[in-house]
Amino acid sequence: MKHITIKEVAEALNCSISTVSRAFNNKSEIHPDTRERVLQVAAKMGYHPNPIARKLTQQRSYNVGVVVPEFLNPFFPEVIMGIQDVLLEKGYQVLIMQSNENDETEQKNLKTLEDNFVDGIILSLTQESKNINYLQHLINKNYPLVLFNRTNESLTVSKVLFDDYKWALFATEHLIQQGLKELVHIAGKSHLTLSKKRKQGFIDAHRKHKLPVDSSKIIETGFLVEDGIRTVMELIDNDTLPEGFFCVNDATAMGAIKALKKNGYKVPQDIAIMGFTDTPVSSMIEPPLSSVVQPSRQMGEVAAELLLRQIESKSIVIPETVVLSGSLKVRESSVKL
Amino acid sequence: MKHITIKEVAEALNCSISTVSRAFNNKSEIHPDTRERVLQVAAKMGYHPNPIARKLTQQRSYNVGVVVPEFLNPFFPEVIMGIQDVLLEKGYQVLIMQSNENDETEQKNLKTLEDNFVDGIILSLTQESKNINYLQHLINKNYPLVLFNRTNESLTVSKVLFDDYKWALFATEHLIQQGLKELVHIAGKSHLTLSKKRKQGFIDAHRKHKLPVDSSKIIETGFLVEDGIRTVMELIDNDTLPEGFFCVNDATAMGAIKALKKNGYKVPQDIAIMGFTDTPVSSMIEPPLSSVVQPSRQMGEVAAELLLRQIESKSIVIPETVVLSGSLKVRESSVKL
DNA sequence: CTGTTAGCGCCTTCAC
DNA sequence: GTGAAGGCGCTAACAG
Repeated sequence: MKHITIKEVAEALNCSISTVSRAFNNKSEIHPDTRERVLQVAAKMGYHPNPIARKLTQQRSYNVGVVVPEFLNPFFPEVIMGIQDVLLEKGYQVLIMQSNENDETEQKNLKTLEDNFVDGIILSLTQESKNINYLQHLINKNYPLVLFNRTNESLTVSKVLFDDYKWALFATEHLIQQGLKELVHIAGKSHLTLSKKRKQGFIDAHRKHKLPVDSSKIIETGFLVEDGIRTVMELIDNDTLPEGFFCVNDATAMGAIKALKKNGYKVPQDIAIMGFTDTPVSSMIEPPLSSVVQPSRQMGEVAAELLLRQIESKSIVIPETVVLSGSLKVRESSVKL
Repeated sequence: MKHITIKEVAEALNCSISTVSRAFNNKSEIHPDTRERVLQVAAKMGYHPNPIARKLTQQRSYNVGVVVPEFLNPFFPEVIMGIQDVLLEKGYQVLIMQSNENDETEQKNLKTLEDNFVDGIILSLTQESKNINYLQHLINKNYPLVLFNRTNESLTVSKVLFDDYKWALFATEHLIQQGLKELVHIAGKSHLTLSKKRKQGFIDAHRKHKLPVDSSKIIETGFLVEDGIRTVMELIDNDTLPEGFFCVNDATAMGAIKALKKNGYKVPQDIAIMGFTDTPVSSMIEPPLSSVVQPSRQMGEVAAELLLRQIESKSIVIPETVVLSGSLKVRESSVKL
């Protein structure tokens, strides 16, 4: 596992290492012929500039950190694919870390990345998101940072968001248009902007259609299948099931469906369900789940581009928020016949 | 974004940089008191050893590459979580790359990792897996390498496998025990050892129960939902549907169910289905999918440990194959009432 | 136990 | 257009 160094190449060519270096860095101060010759010999010897040494001199790691709350839900892997598409292309490496919806792990991940001198970080908050202060400290240091999807409004950084409010409103309206009046929103933790927006969309759809709505119709829970199950179970126990659910994501929606079916309720005949994010399995479950389609991959691409802009700019970059739009995918779970 | 260096800490302490270095490297040749003092001042100054410089001197990157064919299917993310558990603990960083089931991308990924001097690579092959020669070249160079799940028998390297043969046999037997005689195996690409083993398990279960079996009962396809759909559609078109399917993984099983239901067949009443891997959604679909439970996370942990052994050993490590076992999770899709 | 010195592999002035 | 030399931040002998 010995690696060839610039020195060996220089010796083989009987020239100085600077010449070899110049050839590899596309510098103008080198004769095209020698450049050619160097590259040829180097290739034959199997030489690559050692990226670590390069990073040392350039004081740049060419590494970018990505921190997501989890990646069992396919949403995050898809975003990461978008991020990689852009960053690998530009010669960056992507270090992926997952926080397991845990604040401590999140902070440890961020610290690890910082310690490793990553050139920037792309982050989606855990649902607890108690690390606002730590993030503020990164921002104050002018550390390149982009948040996506799960953010917090108190932070002034570049963000890539989905138009949660609008599509939550549309999704709720869709349920209302099915003739349903008694709806419940299975909501996410309210520290997250995303949860607030989706909740507000749910409320405003009611207002728009002159339907009553109050906090009893909004149940805050987590993002997992189990959270959906638990929420519905409690409603069943209290005998307070609504006519339809608008769920903060597909996982809770799937949990809701599972709990309802288990207790003999029919979806959508008895109770209609609307999810959010449209993960690939949405179409596989029974009944196929209606959901809001989110452009996951694009979200990653945009986040990567915003980060690159910060990394590669000499001056301070003004934070920018990009809001992406989606569409409604109506399948069976929300359609009253 | 300026970083504090060892020199500055040394100056602040009015000592030499070696002393600071020693304090941070837990060397014995340092007075406990000075060690303490150094660490304290360093912490106050916010100093961390620059990992890049450290890597340069140690001629080690402390980076490990993980290459998977895809990570939309939750199996791979789970394995990666296991890998990270072990490696992050040991101070390694994990670079994750995905090949999108594409050989060219796979080779590019491997090259990128090699160029970046990762200390070792953990890999699961794409289904085409035409990069055997390239891998052999890595092995010849004695590059630390571990294959998991999707391997190829011609390579002599450390591997972490699942006992595919045994569990395929058990899974098939389970179907046979439901009174089914006409079974079809939706198989994976046969370059992969995994595909061959599962296929052989399917065949031998027939032999064991004195049931006829021939190649017409084995249909080679991919690993995706679409592959399952396509396969079943063709059987429907040819009017050659069996009584049950044993599928190479959950995705194809889900595809099969989808296609069957769409065409008015009832699962398991008309046709029983058995999957493989037991992804979290298996229990969510209708009917809940019977599957073979694979210890995904553990697979990652073991792979990481095998790799560490290679990386941290001075001498050549004899390749080792670890075979993990699983269990059968019988849900509704395979049970004849 | 501590300080000095020589690299690790590369890039980048600065002479020539 | 090319070579020599210094330095990036750190570790690892080698002295003392």
